[in-house]
Amino acid sequence: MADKQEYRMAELAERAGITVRTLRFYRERGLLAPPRREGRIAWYDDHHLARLRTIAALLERGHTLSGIAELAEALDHGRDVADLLGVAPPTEEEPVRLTPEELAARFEGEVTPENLAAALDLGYLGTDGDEIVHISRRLLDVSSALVREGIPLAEVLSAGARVRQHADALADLFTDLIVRHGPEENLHRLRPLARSVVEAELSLALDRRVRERKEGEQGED
DNA sequence: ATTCTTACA
DNA sequence: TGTAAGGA
Repeated sequence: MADKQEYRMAELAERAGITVRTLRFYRERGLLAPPRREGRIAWYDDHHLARLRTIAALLERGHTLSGIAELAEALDHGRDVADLLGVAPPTEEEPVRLTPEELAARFEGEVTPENLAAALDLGYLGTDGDEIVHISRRLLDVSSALVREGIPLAEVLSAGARVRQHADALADLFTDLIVRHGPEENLHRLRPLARSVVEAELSLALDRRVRERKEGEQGED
């Protein structure tokens, strides 16, 4: 499907259904990776073409160029965030496929058999042939960030398990509340509200902890 | 002559 | 975003 073909500006623009000027415009906005330069000529490949198609699709959906620019960064770090925005509303979590090597690289030295088993048990990880699938890019990113901060992966995983319990309880609460007072279809529509409530409350709760700790310091000194 | 960039509208 | 002008 995707050959190792390369295109010059005009050809790429034509295939993407835009003008050369627009192509340059996108590049200036950081929406497109720099092309391979061969002296005077700029060579683009299928990655660029795919990106342009993505941009076009997002524009169709009413996204602004600057909004897309923000997402472009995420696109460069993650894999296929493209359809995450419109094509996959059932869940906002995108699975990530990665090789065992890539996984090991993300959690330097922490990918022990024990941790692997724990992650599999939690359902964070699954396997698909030789590849490993993480259920959520966000969770993957966060956990590797925490490990990078010096927190042992084993503890990150057990914390994840506890968060899972609370999340289930919250989901039960909202589901019950919504379904008890309206059609079940509301579940999908009101989902963002549930998310907002939890996010806001967590924010406030963290604020309280910060405040309590500060007062504690002053009292002790 | 061709391919791309710069600058201006 | 189009286009004219100019560098390589």
